[in-house]
Amino acid sequence: MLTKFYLYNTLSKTVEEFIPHDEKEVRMYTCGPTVYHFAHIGNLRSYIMEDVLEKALNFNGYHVNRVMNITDVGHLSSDADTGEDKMLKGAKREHKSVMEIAKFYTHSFFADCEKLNIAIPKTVEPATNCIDDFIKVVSALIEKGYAYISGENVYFDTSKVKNYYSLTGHSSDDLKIGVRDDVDEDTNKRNKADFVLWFTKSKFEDQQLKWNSPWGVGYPGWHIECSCISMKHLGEYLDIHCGGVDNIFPHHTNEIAQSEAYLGHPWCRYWFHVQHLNDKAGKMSKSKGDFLTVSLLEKKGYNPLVYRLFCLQSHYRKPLEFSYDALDNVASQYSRLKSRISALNREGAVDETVIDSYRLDFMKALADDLNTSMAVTKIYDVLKADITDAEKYRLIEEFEKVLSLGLLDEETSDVDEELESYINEKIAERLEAKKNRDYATADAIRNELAEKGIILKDTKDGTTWEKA
RNA sequence: GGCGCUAUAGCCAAGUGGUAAGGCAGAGGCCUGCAAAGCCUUCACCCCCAGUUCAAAUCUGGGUGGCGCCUCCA
Repeated sequence: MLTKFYLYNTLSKTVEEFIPHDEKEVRMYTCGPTVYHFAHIGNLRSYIMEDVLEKALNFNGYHVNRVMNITDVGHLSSDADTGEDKMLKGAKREHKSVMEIAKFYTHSFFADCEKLNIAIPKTVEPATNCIDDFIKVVSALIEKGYAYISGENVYFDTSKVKNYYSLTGHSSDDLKIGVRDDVDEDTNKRNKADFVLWFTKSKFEDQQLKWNSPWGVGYPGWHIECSCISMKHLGEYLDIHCGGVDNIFPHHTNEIAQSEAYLGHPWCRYWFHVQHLNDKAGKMSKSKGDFLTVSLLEKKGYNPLVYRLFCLQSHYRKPLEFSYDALDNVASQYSRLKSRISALNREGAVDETVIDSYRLDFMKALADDLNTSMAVTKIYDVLKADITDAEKYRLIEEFEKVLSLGLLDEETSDVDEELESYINEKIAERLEAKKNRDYATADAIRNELAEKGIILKDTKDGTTWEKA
């Protein structure tokens, strides 16, 4: 390991030294998307920060084994018996089948990840692949007395577990029923916090996905899928479980309850939660306000990686307010940073001790509860440092393993050869005009090219150009 | 009402006891025929009130504001 790694743990509400269950391997689970609609950039903030966490752990010398689920069934808009299945809702909206919807939006989610340089975990498991696993765990929970059947559904009995509220700091008395107007109480429950493990009661005549189970034909509840998929691939001891803060209650709280009831011992040691992206009105969500997607940003002319930089310059535990003004700031920063880096001379001597020292410095920023803003600043420290260009370039290559900002990518020019030779011709013409002090002609040429989207830059070494 | 996060320049933001990183924007300068780009310089009484301390943005107590969760959400 390069250095000790510190992370805030929602379970203890403090920053702790991170020590995985097995020395070298880190088992990490991420709550994946419910694929009923496009991901908005607020959703993607979490995945960006989780991506950085995974890469930072790798950079520090761990081997990270990471698993993500895809929720393609069972995520109701409420746990009460009145909630609507999100997937079904999406299917109705678009007059498609649930499986078509799932396929389409899973695909679109991965496409967004690719644009944002978010590495997709090696194991990605759709919930509908694991029905047998869910049934196995639910059966065991009934046998052990942690679950009961009521109104033809299977419920988890939260009164049977100690410290049900350990993740939230709530007490049972705090929990209000019906704080939200649109939620009705489910009268089948023994305790107000109980939740459904398996539905059989047909809530919707047209529910498309159903499976046989010991309790009748039905489908799984939302919370059980993450526990089962995690245990299936990562075993009985999980190191880090990630997600957005809104998952702390009830989703992650319920995962802890059912997993530990099933396993009979503590399950996940560290809980990593990313704060929300807000706009002026508050939390960004699919049900209110602007629905900002990666493709919308692209349409407006932003490189998606500018949004990644925007996220990295903040801290994952701070609410981040989105505005186009703020994004514009970062866009200028991004292009200046890239041009400074592309100007570096990559050939030359590299002193490995210099590399090691800056690498460690960079890693320490990340190991300090993922201080990504500081990690970005390390790029500037390197650029200003009294070291060779080749060393600077090497270091930025290293930093990019974690930051993944595309800082080393060459601009792919979509200018064809014909236009290129035309531009070079015009530049030569303009140079000639300048020599003759015919500035009217020189400026006319510059303006003509500008109209074509070609910006000329006069430098000491001559005139260069780039696409606007 | 309960629980959690948070409050630093025009904007984003780092900083957990020793006198305020970095970025964007702005201002001045260099360069330029002029621009643009680039380079250099410059830019903060750290939400309020008490307290602890030789010393507080940083610790303690009390306020105030913003955001979130409390069975849709990442």
